[in-house]
Amino acid sequence: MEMQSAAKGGKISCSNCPLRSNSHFREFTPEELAFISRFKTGELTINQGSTLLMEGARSAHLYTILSGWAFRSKALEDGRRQILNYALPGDLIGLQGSLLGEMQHTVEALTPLRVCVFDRNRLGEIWERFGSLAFDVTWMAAREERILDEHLLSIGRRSASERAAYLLAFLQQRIDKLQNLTKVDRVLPLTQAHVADTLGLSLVHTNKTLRKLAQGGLIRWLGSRCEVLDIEGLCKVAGWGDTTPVSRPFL
Amino acid sequence: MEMQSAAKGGKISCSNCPLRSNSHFREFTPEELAFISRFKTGELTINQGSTLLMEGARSAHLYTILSGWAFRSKALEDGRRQILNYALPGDLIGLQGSLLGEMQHTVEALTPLRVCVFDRNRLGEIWERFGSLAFDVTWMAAREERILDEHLLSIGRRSASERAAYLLAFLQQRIDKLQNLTKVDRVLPLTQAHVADTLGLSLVHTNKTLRKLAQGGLIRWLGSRCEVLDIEGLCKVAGWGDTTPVSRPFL
DNA sequence: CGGGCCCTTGAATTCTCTCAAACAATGTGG
DNA sequence: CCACATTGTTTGAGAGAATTCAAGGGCCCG
Repeated sequence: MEMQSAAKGGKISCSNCPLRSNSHFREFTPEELAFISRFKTGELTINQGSTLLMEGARSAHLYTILSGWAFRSKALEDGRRQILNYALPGDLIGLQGSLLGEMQHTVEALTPLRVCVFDRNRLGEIWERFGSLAFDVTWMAAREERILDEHLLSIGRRSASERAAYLLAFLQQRIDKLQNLTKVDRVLPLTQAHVADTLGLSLVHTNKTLRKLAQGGLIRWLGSRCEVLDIEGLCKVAGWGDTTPVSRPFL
Repeated sequence: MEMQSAAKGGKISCSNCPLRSNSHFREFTPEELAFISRFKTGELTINQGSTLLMEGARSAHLYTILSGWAFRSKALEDGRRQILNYALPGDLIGLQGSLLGEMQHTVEALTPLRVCVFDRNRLGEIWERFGSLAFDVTWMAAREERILDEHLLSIGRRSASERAAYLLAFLQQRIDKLQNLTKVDRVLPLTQAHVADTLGLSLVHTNKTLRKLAQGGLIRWLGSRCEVLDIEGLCKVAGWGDTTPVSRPFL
């Protein structure tokens, strides 16, 4: 567990939020933007590998990712770990803990991370005073649920190769939707250990599986990063097609 | 796919809702009850084995379970099926489809089912006009997400015996919380095929795994139903402890 | 140069799956 | 009432998948 580097930046108005330039995020009214701006308490930069939220803790904050990748995970007592999902720019982090009490998963920075900070205590104001944004929060929770449904199907019923292909296609497709944002690298910032913990496979077997995908010309492994060469090929191997809606909200 | 038996019952006021007698559900104000009552369009009885909502469909309704069990599942094209979660009295069904568009999972009645029907078109009124209930909906989505997190950890990282023990303990604990409701049987209405599709295991191996749990005196298998004899023993095998909040909302 | 992190590989073991068969309980039509 | 089909459970055996153990290589950084 490393320390959180707390380089607090200036409080930029949400109307200038860099995420708004991406076509996959929905448009907001001036009133909505004003409300979110008041709700925002600051920004934060987190080191790669740092833990943003910890299993068992009660955080006073929740976050929206401005740039970088994070992941959510849970662990058993003996150390076995499962990565549940990844969080990319525009994703809300810590909602579950804010609503239900204590965090039951850990959130860690996969790359250097820039996040927007919100105050947990004031979260309720959204439902009291701004229905359209409260709807967005519910929408995002439902979206996460849908993603988890897909992961569950994948881990429960797909073979190792299918699982790996699904995961990489899924992540690549998420990147692609953020393409016109600055500083979004078209490469997946993963180690094979991350892939293994996401797929529910051992590191050794994950390595052999990824190797096969690489030999098939579908991906290229670059050491702590993965380049997807043929996302359609991956989808075909996995038997998966993307169904994500085009327009989405964020906070 | 059987036909839905559509025995429509009278529109009972929510203030008399049988679920309210259970201590694990939160109290509602008269205003909240009045609002939900207007939102409710009727009740429905569904046969065991019938499909309530289908993958790929756009349903005009969503439901709250009044009595009985259902389950959510997804399938691959070749028929491999994964059960994602179970729905018990008080659980909201079809929210994901209502918010995100088309259903991406199937909901099937595991027992004869009695549900309360809501209209998808009017769902938005909750966020526009009744913040406290909108919060409840978000809360329920977050709860489902948390449950899926746990299942994902289980399928990804637990052994067959641990997985089975976790599942049965999890379901038993959910029943236990509904105990003072009428007509809630203290037995899990599952076939071994359901267990297999939930755990991501084959039927044969599931059978052998359950057999071991039965030999250990933890459960008794009764044919399409399972009696949990020692829930604490199951938790111990699974390395799991229940952490669900005491008070919860519903619609 | 040493240490740490990440990837790779082979071999033996363990787990899980598929195939095949059979039994019990239930319900149905003749 | 019996013959028959269906569903759910059980068991054994062989094949296949994934794990663990063990070891080595490449690379970067202090």
